[in-house]
Amino acid sequence: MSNANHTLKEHNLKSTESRLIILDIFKENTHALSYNDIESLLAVKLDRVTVYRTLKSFEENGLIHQIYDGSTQVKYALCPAGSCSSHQHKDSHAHFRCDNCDKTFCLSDVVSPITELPEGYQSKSQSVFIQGIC
Amino acid sequence: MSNANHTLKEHNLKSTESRLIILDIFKENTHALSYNDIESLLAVKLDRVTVYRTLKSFEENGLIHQIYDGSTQVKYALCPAGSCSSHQHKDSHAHFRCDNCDKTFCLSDVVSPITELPEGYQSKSQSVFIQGIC
DNA sequence: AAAACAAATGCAATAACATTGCATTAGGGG
DNA sequence: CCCCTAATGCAATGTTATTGCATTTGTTTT
Repeated sequence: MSNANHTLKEHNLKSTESRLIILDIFKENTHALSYNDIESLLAVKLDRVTVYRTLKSFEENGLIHQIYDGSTQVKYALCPAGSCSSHQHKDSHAHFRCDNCDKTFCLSDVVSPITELPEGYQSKSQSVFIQGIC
Repeated sequence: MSNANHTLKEHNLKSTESRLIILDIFKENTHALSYNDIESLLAVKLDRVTVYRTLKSFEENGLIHQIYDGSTQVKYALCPAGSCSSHQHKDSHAHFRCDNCDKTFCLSDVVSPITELPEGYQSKSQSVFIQGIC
């Protein structure tokens, strides 16, 4: 069984052609991808709906997470291995957007260190977004 | 000259009825507002295009800044007084989204404390997004 | 105070991004 | 290999945002 195949199974996802194709794209592109990015990386045309639904199922099953980097489109990137599941997303690492190469990606080792919030506030998750040059 | 009028002038914005109305809405609502939020807070109907263009001009002139809080719509909030200008936005404070009241707002006093980036990375701006209960 | 100019507005059209319903197809357990 | 369920593709539609252009309004100049 292929690696990608195994990854899907691990996340309780039926292994289908579309999913293998899209997962492959994520594995070959470490930066965050929008729907449009994915579409233009597809060798074979997949229906728009399939792509959107694949992204949704990947996200729900902890394979990818959403990233908001200031563009109007939602972007996705692979979750760090073993960090997320269907039940919980732990994408609290930092995200970095480079002004030069115009790509956004995860800095898995950089986490938000904020502990002091105003009186009465409770934090459930935190994420840092950094803009600069890579 | 009214306060709002003065604020517009300070930011090199012609003082018009629409702008006064929208600025007023921002001053009365401290949380971040999307286009739809604003529309439903309008006592008088303004054209959609006018609202969008007003938001754009406010942003370009340092009066408001965009906030991405995971909803699909872009939201805006007033910039902390005196912090931004036409030339530069300094909205590097934290933003907080409450799971209960479903509102997003600025925590002007909470700033991102990350100093250690991977070798070769330069940070130009940082922002923290926190989700929880307020 | 009026004329003149540039910027802002409103309308109609359209673009860009995303989702839903439903009939058909394909994975994979038995 | 059959059967059932989940995934897919198509068509339609929803939502958010932008553009072009004619008209109006605010401000500067005379």
